[in-house]
Amino acid sequence: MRSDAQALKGHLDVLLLATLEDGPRHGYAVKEALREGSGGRFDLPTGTVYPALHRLADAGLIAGTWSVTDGRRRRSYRLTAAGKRKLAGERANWREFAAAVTTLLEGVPWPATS
Amino acid sequence: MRSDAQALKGHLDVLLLATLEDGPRHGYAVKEALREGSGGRFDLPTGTVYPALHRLADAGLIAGTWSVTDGRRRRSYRLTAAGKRKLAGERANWREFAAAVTTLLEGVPWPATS
DNA sequence: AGCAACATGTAGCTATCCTACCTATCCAGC
DNA sequence: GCTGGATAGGTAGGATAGCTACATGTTGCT
Repeated sequence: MRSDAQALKGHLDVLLLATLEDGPRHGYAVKEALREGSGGRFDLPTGTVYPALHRLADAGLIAGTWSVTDGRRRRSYRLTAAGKRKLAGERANWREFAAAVTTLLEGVPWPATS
Repeated sequence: MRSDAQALKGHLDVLLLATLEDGPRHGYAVKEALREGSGGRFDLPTGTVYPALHRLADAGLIAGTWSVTDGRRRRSYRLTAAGKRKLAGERANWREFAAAVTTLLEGVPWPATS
């Protein structure tokens, strides 16, 4: 198994929320946005994406509405107000987390974000 | 539960290996190095640190030797050759992972490492 | 004597990501 | 007309690994 197979643990939610920031997307489109936006690195199986979206919906962070386009049923998700707050918090959290890890690994402070 | 309780999943090993890069340390010292080097963010419970060190030792990435100092028994770990190679690979892997996540979150490419 | 810091460890829980599988539509190629 | 791939949604079960809670013992301060 790839050593980083579980590397997303704890960081998937913020990525999913971020893909919905610039407008609603359905599940498959979220999966594609993640794959393309990461240069193919995050090519997640549907068994990861759909349950995670359900989890976020249950938590009230995203809201889904069914629709039918070209005979294909889709569930479009959009960020809720709580989801937007969560995204902002998790984004800040990622920056701090990444800064801490990078400092420990490189022995130098993180490149300033300013 | 803290939202980032599982955030280390998949990234702990590289941090542990990195703390041993500048010389041998015993388990408790590794734990302290992680806590201090991260500004208190990674204050890991012993139930995380010791099993992880055992895992790395079983994998041949670090080697431990017992000693006694001031009546306290200590197990000092040092990086093996395989551990050094692993650290280099995982360090590169972290940079790529962090770059991919940051790109997705910030909408801009990662600061060049070159 | 009591308590914090030092030092090491294990058993069991839990979160969550992955594997493997299923259904169904649309369209291009044969 | 049929097959296969891309699109679109989903679930069940397994595996990994960090966390909680607990156990043991020493040193040193009050």
